[in-house]
Amino acid sequence: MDRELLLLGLLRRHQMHGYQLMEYVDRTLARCTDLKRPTAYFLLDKMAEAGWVTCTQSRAGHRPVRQVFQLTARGEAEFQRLLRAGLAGYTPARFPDDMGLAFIDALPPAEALDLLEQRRAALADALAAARAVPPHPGGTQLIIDHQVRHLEAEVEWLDEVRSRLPHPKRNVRRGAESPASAR
Amino acid sequence: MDRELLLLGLLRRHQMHGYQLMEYVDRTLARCTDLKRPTAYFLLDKMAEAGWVTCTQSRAGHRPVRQVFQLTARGEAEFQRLLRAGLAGYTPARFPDDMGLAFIDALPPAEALDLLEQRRAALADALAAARAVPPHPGGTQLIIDHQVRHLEAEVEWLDEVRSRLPHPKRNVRRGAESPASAR
DNA sequence: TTTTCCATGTAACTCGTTACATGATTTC
DNA sequence: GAAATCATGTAACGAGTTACATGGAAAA
Repeated sequence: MDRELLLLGLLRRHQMHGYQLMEYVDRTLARCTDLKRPTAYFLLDKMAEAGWVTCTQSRAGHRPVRQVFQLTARGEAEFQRLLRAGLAGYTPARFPDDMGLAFIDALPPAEALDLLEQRRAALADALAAARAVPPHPGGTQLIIDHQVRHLEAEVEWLDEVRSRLPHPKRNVRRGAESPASAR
Repeated sequence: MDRELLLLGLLRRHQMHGYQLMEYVDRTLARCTDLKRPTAYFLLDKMAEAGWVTCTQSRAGHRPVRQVFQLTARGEAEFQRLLRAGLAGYTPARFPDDMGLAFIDALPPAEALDLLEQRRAALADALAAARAVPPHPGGTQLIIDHQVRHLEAEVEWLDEVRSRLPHPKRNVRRGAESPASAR
């Protein structure tokens, strides 16, 4: 649904051929979507069949023939419909990586902390990358900002999780066989 | 991957048959996963083939025959592997509903605000529901808490988005034909 | 006696991905 | 002459969902 919206939204600005669309997406929207090339071609065909776009061949110079897609009136209507539905709706987010948390007590606390530290590092990298993204035009910036906000919240939360976990004894030497502890 | 981890983790506690597993998941883990029944049966078969669990038939009273699954040593090893990978890793989250934001300027500001208000309401409902969940045992509570945290961040962010949007003129009467405005 | 619960499965389908295939044309 | 770019497609697969099918037993 969001992929259709994306394609319709781009075609609304100007007509484009598939390759051109994907180039734009890969260049400037990589952080906003993960649309792949074959998926785009497939969706464009589907949308053409549905009458949301028209497809005309064109050849510029001696380059390969291009399938140029142009929005139709029905496509514009569909765009409006999808846009409204997308803005008003809310699809609950799932975090598959969280499943491990349900069983975290199966690990010794020291190791659990270590693993979460690794996750935190990956998260921090992603956050730094998101913050470093150059400014985007129009509403696209909102998506980037959302990601930054989300990642900030994730880091905060992870830190809380780690602080909530049982503390391993400070004098346990990790990685070496430790002598029998008090417990 | 997270579904396998879930099933292995549950079977690690005690052996169970499929129906029993799904009942438990539906009853007490509905907010932590969206595992469906046919998926569970499929995965259990796959895991049995892979040697992670053994499957034995059993009949209690005159009830239908049950396929009881029990964790093997290899299953335990796989559980450990998945658990570590799940805890250390981080899979970037996507928010498909955000696509609409990229094209929000295609709508009159008043309507955009209205749609986001609807989204906010849905979000607030989800947050209230997540907060009302009764306490869960062990690590499962972490997943619930994560959801609460996430939803709180979402609400905050949505409020910021709305405040950033261009303000519609206050004296525009929405829904009625308005007389020519200053612009 | 009709409905609900127990307990399993399967078939068809959707969505998306990976990987493969083609062929001309600039650029190095 | 080799490599990258332009531009399209298709085949095979994987994960997951929906919907359908079965059939006995307990509860209403």
